[in-house]
Amino acid sequence: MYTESIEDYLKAIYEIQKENGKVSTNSLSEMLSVAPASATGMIKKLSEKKLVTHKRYQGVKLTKAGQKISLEIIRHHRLIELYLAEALGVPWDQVHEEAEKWEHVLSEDLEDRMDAALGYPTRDPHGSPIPSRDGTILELDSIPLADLRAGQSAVVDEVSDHDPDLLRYVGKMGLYPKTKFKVLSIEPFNGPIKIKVEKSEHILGPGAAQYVFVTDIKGSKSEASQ
Amino acid sequence: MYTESIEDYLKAIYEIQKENGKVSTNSLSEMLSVAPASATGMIKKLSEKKLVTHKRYQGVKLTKAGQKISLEIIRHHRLIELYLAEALGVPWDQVHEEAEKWEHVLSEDLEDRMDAALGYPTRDPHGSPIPSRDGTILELDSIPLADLRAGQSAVVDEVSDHDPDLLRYVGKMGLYPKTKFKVLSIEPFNGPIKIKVEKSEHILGPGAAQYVFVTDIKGSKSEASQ
DNA sequence: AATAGAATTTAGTGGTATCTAAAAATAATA
DNA sequence: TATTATTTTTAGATACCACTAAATTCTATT
Ligand SMILES: [Mn+2]
Ligand SMILES: [Mn+2]
Ligand SMILES: [Mn+2]
Ligand SMILES: [Mn+2]
Repeated sequence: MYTESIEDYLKAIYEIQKENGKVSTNSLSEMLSVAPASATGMIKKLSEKKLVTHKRYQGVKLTKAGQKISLEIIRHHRLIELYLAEALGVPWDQVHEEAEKWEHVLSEDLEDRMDAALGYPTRDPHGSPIPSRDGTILELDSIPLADLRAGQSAVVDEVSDHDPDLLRYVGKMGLYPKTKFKVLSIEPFNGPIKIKVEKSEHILGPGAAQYVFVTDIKGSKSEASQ
Repeated sequence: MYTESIEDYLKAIYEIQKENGKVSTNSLSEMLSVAPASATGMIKKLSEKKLVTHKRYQGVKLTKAGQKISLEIIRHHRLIELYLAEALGVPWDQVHEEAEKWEHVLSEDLEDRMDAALGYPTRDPHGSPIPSRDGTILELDSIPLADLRAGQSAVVDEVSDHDPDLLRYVGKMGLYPKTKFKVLSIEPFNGPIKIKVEKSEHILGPGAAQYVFVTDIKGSKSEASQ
């Protein structure tokens, strides 16, 4: 249908749009590791195909059609990630790379079969919601672990999946989605965070704590929850 | 490593080489549904990369390096076909198309995991041998069902997997690999063939019988076996 | 308001892979 | 052998997607 490049751009636009609101040429070129001029060229093409709207020098926004395709590819991606983890035991830091390629050549029939084999799941191995076939997606309201305060406990909701090193680091202390933990202490000025998972204690760097999103916060009020 | 196009050409060259011996520009262009000029262009590129040897107007032949890659992709293809059939219940007439795309983006790690999950299989759903990781492959000596004579019984060894219609047709009468059957009658001049599979009788057209390969022939001597 | 810096776009190029049309080489036939 | 037919190659064009270098536009600062 569409080229792999087009699909990757649409996916990137969706993700930047959700994270930053505005989608600039530079942010796209950075996320996809291409030169800014390449992003401009593709933006022009996407715009002609009515997949995005674009005002010169003003960034880009997905149209309904563009978002539909974007969510379709994200669905592929996340179903694949979960399938690889569940059915073939691929570790959670490796599923992303594999899915990044496979997502573009997955048939609708196989998509459905994997969906059924997994019992119609709603989350991928990193906790990210899996879009439905008709293009709707759950919006998460979880907050970075880094914004918690000492004494609070919470449940891991989602972990950013773009850096395998982060996933291995976070996985070593058992911080998988749905895992409950407690913040024992948190040093000011973005200091290290001491947490307790199950029976064991871990120290978590602030750089990592920014990419672990949590929900179900219990205990004293968090400053970031408002 | 190599482009999808290069991999598809190498795979096609391997298959034509096995079937016809000589690999002409036209046979390649036909198998890959491209113009003869396109095949000539790719042959030039493959030749420069030392993946094939080529004498102008004389056809093409895989080098050791070319065959290695070719068998690597065929291994991907057949492992994928079997995995889809076994693990996800994809019917045998659909696995080929899915594998045709996926084979190019399968990682070595996932290849190994699928291999292990399947118990290190040696045949794909159509009976074709799966090349080993180091690039060796079993040579089959089965003959077309069409060459059998009345009264003989045999076992299906391999069915050509390029035409989904043929696979559905053949599948309807249960002629899957390893299935034993008996030839009840065979009309001369490429006439229809009456066979018995399990307890039921079927009529098989000669066009199809040419693409079903059999082994383990019992009964009166077949004219094609010498 | 003028200027400096950053972001974005334009212009021109290269690699890959395809195509059509025409030329060249080989093979088949009269 | 000469002619015709088939096969293969060459020539030239298009589409896609990336790049660098330079020009343009926007933004922030003085
Ligand atoms: Mn991708
Ligand atoms: Mn993920
Ligand atoms: Mn292929
Ligand atoms: Mn097969």
